Amino acid sequence: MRMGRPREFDAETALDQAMEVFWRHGYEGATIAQLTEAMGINPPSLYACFGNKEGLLKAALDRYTKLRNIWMDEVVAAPTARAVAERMLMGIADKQTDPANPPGCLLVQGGVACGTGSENVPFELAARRAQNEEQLRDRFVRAKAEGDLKESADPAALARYVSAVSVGMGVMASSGADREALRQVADVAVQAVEAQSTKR
Amino acid sequence: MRMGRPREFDAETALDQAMEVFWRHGYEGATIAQLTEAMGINPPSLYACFGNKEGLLKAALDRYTKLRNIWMDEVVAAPTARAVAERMLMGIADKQTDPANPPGCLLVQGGVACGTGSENVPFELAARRAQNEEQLRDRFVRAKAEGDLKESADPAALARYVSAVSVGMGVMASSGADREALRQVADVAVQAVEAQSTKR
DNA sequence: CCAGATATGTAGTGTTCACTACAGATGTGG
DNA sequence: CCACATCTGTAGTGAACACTACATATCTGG
Repeated sequence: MRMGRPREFDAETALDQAMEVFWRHGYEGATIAQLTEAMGINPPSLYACFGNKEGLLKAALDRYTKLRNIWMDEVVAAPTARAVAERMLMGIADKQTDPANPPGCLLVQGGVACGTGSENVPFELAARRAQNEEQLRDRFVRAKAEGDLKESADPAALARYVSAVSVGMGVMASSGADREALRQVADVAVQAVEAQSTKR
Repeated sequence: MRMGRPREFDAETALDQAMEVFWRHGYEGATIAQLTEAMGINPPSLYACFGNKEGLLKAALDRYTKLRNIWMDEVVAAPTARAVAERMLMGIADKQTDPANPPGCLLVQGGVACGTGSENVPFELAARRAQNEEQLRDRFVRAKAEGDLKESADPAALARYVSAVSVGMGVMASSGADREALRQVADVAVQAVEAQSTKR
């Protein structure tokens, strides 16, 4: 098999730069010119490697969720439902205000509403948020089986709740809320999970 | 004073139509063509009346928040902090899944991240969300003064929390969550407020 | 009924967008 | 060293965008 000229840029490094542009400006707000400049490549290289703008977004989302899933594995490793919620939401407060990244969460900032022709994008983001929620739900199902959550507790509702709070915190972060403000939200939010927990 | 030819469309009716387009597609995703068609007018009428696209958005936001504030007044009229939170979040669950409107909340769907040249839009939305949060905070301050909330409770944090949950619910609604799913989230969320309340 | 003022519809304007044709560069297999 | 495959940079492409010039229509004040 003939190989041809090898690619001169690293795809993952380039994706990290593209991720940041989508994160800051959203899918529709990000232009190919901004993306190629951030990635340090020219348009033909982008299209050869990722197909089109939406393909680039998906690749960036894949990378984002891959990194995030590693962290989520640590989150659900916490010993109790309450500890899972706390670790998750406090971590979110830190991550979404980390100056190394744009504020907020790519899975929201990417675009919750898009124009004609990009209707797919919000679905794509929602699907990845749903993955997170499922992971939480599975963890809360286990927590209930372990007697960690009350008999009356609904693991799916709890997971949806924690997911909703984290999304809300992300929007707040993107509009200027600082780490401390988000941690206060997380602190209150955890108490709802605690209310569903068996006493310790 | 000379009056000239009178306007042939009703500005508020037209705004309602524009609001829906922004709500469904976001600021950047909404095109002037879609807006004018929905409003039943031609571009020159739009620009004469609202200045430009961003002016139209602001006018639509004004109308949106005006209607919403009427509802918020009812919310904060609830007798206790817990009742306020419940009335607010349960109402949000209903409103954000009302088939009469696009799903979710205009103050989020409008655009949490925008491209170069529209950086103002996310700020504009955030400012109006902040108004809501302030109203909640004032109510919770009163609740604490009335002995309805514990001495350890932080009214500002509680308000930020309720605001975050409602934003999170909005994003969920926009990605397909139904009324019942949102009411479950609201139900869990209220328990955190309850945990900050004095016993009854 | 006339003069001035404002609104409307048609038909554009220049700009920016996502995307690509093409030619030259750089690799591999024989 | 050659045939071929793939990548890269330059320089565009048509389409869609927000916005507007202009002629016409419809009002008010006098």
